[in-house]
Amino acid sequence: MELKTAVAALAALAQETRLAAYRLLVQAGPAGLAAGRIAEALAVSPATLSFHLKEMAYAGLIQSRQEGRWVIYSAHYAQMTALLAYLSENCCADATEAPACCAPVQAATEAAVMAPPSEARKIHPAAH
Amino acid sequence: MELKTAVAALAALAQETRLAAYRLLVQAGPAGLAAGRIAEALAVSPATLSFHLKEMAYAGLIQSRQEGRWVIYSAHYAQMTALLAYLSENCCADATEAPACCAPVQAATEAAVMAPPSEARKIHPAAH
DNA sequence: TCGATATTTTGACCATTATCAAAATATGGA
DNA sequence: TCCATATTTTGATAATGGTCAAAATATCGA
Repeated sequence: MELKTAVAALAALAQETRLAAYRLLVQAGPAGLAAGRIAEALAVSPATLSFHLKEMAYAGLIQSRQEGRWVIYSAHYAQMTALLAYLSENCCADATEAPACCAPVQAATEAAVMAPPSEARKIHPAAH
Repeated sequence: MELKTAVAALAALAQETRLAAYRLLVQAGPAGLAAGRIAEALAVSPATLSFHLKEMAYAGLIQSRQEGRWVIYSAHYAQMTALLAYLSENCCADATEAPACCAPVQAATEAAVMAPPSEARKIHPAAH
């Protein structure tokens, strides 16, 4: 993952409504949730939520599919695991003593990179 | 971790200079780096970097200590592991079928929460 | 104490972001 | 086709964020 990609993903999560929506989707699993149900659960206007969902989709954290007259959003787990790996990359590489400083972070990273490769994402190809 | 705390931590990382500085500190380990060395490595003005370091310290992601005439910054790993755990909390709780959808995220979380408890942080108690 | 180095703070400026109201688009059913 | 429901887009506005120059603070060594 590149610096700018990681910044985009972090920025997409760094807002209360968006983080709450993302967590809702993480908990909902692959089945996902319709946009309207998320707006309802979070008590935000559909227009505002749509703005936020678009932002997260653009950052690759969630994806959408049309299902009848609903648009279903779901978490894109691979992007999150890639972000986790990036955040702890080369942890303590420059430490003089061999430290246990970030053992948990390392363990998390190793678990994350075991994730099976995901199919190519083609979400919101339009420019921001 | 609470929603607002997580948003603050994510926002603290959602900026190119800050994320680059944070990664530098993660790689430097507990020994840390002087503010000036970070500014030098990233080619940003000391004043601007100071602004960014303060932001990350306030979010609990890094800590500082005075050492002679230098201020040494280092990563606060516990905050990051707490953030990782929060982001994958209750993953797929609502999925109808038992899915392997976020197994890697779950593994990462479990590794993260094994982190030893850190001493109480008292960084930059002043208001933002 | 004085000067040099290291870092932080302040104030100003410009760019980006979040929200809302209203209009536009898309889908399904009568 | 027409209407009702679901979602997105647009345009405006207020708030927040990032950078810079200059001044302020802190520490060390002479």
